[in-house]
Amino acid sequence: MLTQPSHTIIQVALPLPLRRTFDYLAKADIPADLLQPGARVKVPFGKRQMIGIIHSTSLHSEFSAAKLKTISAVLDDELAIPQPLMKLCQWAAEYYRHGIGDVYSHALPTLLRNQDNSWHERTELWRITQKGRLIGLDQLRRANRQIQALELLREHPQGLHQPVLKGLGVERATLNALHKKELAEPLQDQQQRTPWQREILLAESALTLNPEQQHALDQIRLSNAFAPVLLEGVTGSGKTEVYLQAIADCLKRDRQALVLVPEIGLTPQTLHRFQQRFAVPVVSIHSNLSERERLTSWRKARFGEAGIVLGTRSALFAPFEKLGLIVVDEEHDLSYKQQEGFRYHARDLAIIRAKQENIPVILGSATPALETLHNARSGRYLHLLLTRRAGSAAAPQFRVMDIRQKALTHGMSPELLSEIKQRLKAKQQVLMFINRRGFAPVLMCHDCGWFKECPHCDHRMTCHSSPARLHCHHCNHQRAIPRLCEHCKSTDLRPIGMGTERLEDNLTALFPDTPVIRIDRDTTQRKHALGRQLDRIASGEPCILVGTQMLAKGHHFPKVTLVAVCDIDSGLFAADFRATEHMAQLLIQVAGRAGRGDDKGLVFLQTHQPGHPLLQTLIAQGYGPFATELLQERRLMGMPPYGHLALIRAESTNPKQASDFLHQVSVALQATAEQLNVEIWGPAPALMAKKAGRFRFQLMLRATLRPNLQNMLRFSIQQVEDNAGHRIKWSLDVDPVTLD
DNA sequence: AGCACGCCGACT
DNA sequence: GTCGGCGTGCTC
Repeated sequence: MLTQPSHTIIQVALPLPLRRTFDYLAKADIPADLLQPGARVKVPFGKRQMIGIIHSTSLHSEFSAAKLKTISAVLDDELAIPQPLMKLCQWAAEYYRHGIGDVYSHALPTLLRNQDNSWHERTELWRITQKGRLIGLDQLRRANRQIQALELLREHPQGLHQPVLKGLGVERATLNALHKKELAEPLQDQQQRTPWQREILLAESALTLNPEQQHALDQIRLSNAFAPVLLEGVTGSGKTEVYLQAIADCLKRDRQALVLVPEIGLTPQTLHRFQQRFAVPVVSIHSNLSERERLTSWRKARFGEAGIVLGTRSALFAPFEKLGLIVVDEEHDLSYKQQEGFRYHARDLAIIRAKQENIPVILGSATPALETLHNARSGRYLHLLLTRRAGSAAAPQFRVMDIRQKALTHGMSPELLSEIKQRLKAKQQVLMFINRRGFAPVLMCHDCGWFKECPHCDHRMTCHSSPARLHCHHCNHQRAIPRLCEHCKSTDLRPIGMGTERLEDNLTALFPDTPVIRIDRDTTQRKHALGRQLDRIASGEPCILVGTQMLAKGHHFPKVTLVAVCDIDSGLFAADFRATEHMAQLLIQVAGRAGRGDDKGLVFLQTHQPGHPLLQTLIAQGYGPFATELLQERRLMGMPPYGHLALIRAESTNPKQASDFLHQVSVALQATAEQLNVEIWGPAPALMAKKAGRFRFQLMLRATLRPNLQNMLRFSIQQVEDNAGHRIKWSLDVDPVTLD
């Protein structure tokens, strides 16, 4: 009884936050060829039934056969997660030290993850081939199911639809086996034929590329195999047109393309641009889809019906029939990193996926992440530059305004006000960038300096005016505006500082004849609200836009000729070592909104730090030289990309519990860390030490060599788990993008 | 993550 | 005397 199929052990991964799989026995009446890694199965688990994914099969188990339960059913006759995607999930689970079951569940729509819905409703017509008609059944030896199927198909030379065959007891796996031997073949319905095999790929013709774009495209075309490319192009230089033409090439080769965009960048306009250009089906995958829509998109990707999948972070785990290209737009964007649970980086995994599938990958940005820039400059990625703005648009000019000791009107210098007036007079639009929502960042007692702090977080409460309330921007706690100072009972409470609401009010008062359009999370919550506001801006009427970073990303405002950054200083001094990089990326992004039409743009920066060296470099020389300086700093500090980080975070309602736990962990890991040259820093309180009523601490691991850090985590996560009591909530973040 | 088991406070 | 709080432990 050594290798009886009935004793085969099936290792099943379940959608639980556990770093292990569970062993089951195969059921005797399930054909062994259905029990493949990637198949969806239903299993008894404790008192309930769960749906899991077959992770692997084995002849042995650490558990005695008596303890093992039997798989209840195999749910699909095709793999829910195709083999290449299984490989990607396994790589990611290893790298991020995350439970494999939870990783697999990212590759499945919820409707398939929690319920035994079926999804393969393809109705191909299966027909016997010439070879199948002629072959002697004895040549199939003992493949009884195949013989049975072949006999059926011989009786029906006009063909049988797959569901009919299934009803007659012929599994898809059997058909696939016959297909492999060229004895039978599936004919897809006309509707479901891969549509771009037709001659017309483009619905509208491609734009003419300038020489830089053409050179970039030529370089990208050199390889159909794994070849990572960084396309670094200033805002407005036409990166998207290069993507579009590279995608057209991919479609011509009868392959599908995956395009990742930041969360904020996937607007209906983006989708339309792709749909207008290509005559092939384009589907989108993002968090606002209903579960039903998500399943539909997933299936179209899986069956090769969609030529292009356009999506946010989670789309990286979409299945494809024949993936041929990955594009990651705005690759520096922080939304590519998942910030809870399975903390993967979609851009980094895109590189891995492209490598595993041996296809090209394009990372595009005007302001590449320092990690990416380092990879490109060191030759690991092909580095392509687009330095010229497309069309007639010229690069915007910067004007740094020293506002020290200057009389300001609502935070605006006379020079800025006069610029605004001029632009409005010339029927142009003005964009005021201020990265703070609400009315004022703090409501302070003028007599004693008291201000309200969030009772759950280590943070002051932000003052909002309509409706008038105090908000905590970290836990969303709200309360009424206090009428008295809680410390000295004074009634003189004043809003201090500037937020989008207040700036909107002030500008409305200063320019009563000009519409002021505010765009931030508060004004765009309702569905289609953002779209309506963008339409209004697109109409071209002179107006003033006030907004947070929502305004900075991706939009094309041809009539905006002045971009003002009211307060750049807060970005220059932050505790997070990546803050400067992010400030610069944001600044360049906002600046890119200026002068994208025919009129030259001006970027107006107000600062108390006109001499700040990094600001100087950024403005005088641009992002490249700025990044070079930052990279030198990073090298000195041994920080990414010259060192590699992992963060173990812990939080608890009792501060001592969390810090004690991390302390134990650091002691437990000390010896391994020394062996592997990994530094352990902390435990230290998080930048925001208290959030939503929980005290937060972190332990940082740093290694110069990535494999050392990886080995360290491989050996130590079990110890962390063992040290964690039930009351401690902890998490591991490999390659954190923020230290908060 | 669920779900049960288990041992201490206010209730029909 | 019980109902139920969530602390602890297990799921192949």
